[in-house]
Amino acid sequence: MAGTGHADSGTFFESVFAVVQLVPFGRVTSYGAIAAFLGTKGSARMVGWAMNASHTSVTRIPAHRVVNRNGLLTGRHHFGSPAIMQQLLENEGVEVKDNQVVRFAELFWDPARELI
DNA sequence: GGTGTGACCAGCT
DNA sequence: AAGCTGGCCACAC
Repeated sequence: MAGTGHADSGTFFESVFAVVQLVPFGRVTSYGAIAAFLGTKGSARMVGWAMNASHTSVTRIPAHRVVNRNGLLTGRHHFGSPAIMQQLLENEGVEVKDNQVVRFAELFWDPARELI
C-alpha cells in the first residue's frame, strides 16, 4: 500500500504483467490486444506505460514479446540498448527484420483468443 | 488536487 | 497517399 515505490501497488500493472508472463515462448502479442483483454480497449498506451514499469517489478517481464499492432519493436529503446529486444526475440526463434517481427500474424498470440 | 506524460490506436485532413 | 491530431486511462510530481 501507500505506493511509495512498489510498482505492484497497482492492479492494472499486475494484470498487464500477468498477461505478458503468460505469453508462450517464441510468441508475441500487441499492446492493444492486452488492453482489450483487460477491458481497457483504447488504453493501449497504458499497457506500454505498464511495461515501462515492468523493470520495476520484481518479476521478470518478457516485454520483448510485446510489440505494437504492426509488429514493430517500438519499445526496443527502453531495454537499455535498442538491440536487446531484437536479440531476445531472435533468441526465441522469432525472426526480426527492420525492427519488425517477421510473420507477426502467425506468431501473434492473442490472450482473448487463445488464453481463454 | 490538478497537470503532464506515455513502448498506442484509429480516424480525419 | 501520407502525416498528424485526438482520445483513452493510469501513474508521477
